[in-house]
Amino acid sequence: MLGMTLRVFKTRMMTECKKKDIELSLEQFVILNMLNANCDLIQQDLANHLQKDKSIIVRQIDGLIEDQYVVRLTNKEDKRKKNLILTKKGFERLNEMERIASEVSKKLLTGVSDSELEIFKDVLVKIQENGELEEEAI
Amino acid sequence: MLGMTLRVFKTRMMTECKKKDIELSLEQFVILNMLNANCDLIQQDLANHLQKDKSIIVRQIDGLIEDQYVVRLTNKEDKRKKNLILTKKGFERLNEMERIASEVSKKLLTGVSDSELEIFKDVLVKIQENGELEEEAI
DNA sequence: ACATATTGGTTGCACAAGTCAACTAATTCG
DNA sequence: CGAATTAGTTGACTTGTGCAACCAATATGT
Repeated sequence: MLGMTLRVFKTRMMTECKKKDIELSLEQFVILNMLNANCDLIQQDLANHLQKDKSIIVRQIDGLIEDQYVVRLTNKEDKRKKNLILTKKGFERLNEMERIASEVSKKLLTGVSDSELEIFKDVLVKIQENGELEEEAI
Repeated sequence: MLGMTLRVFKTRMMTECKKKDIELSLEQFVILNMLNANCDLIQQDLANHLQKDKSIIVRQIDGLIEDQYVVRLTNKEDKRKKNLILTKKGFERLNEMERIASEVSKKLLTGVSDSELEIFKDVLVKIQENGELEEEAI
């Protein structure tokens, strides 16, 4: 059920994006969101938060840089780290995507009350937390 | 959030399956489930229900046949259609997977009450229904 | 302080999943 | 009958992902 629901949201989002000639993937949208919320994030942080291999992050960021949504700069204090900074273009694209995302969400959540939505989100968070606890146990 | 939660469930499931040398993908598990619930399903039905291209279904079924979990038979009334029948081996594997899935679900849902889980499932269903309604409108 | 371990990033390889288009065979419909 | 539709199959291609090897920079232990 989770998979089908995610697919519904994903395809609806992507068709809306194609209409407006936006070529970003959902994952890249998520990354832009995180970079906007916290500009100190490095690639390893993104990999940890998104629970993906760091190589995937590298390539998705490569794509974002190619489209000039993001700049990659070596951290001055620790030259291993790379800081990721949203460009103006990236910020505008993010706002566009957020508008589309909230429209799509509103449509897909018709008939769902605020309290139900809150519980829904709580359960999603709890599942993720339980998953992380399990990981540590291993 | 949906994506991250699905990933948590998927990876947890797959690591549990690897422990027991089960090589089935989650999608193949879902297909086995559907075939078990309704033995009249043809490949096109699976594609419609899972909202995937029929070519994906063909290949996933090919894999299931290779592992002797399923048999593909031409329908006698309509020779275009192929009936998909679970073998004994497939049925046993399905039961194994279901046991693993319910264990993983139980662990990931600790701290979630029955009523919260009900609402959670309701919202997932509603999102899917809203998605289908939108599609028809197009 | 120096050797070793760890961390962050990058690249190559491999594989599964998904999309798209073309094609065959069987059936339906005008 | 002939055209359109349906079910299935195949091939080429893209994307997402995971794994392993590797380099450079930093941290750690004795």
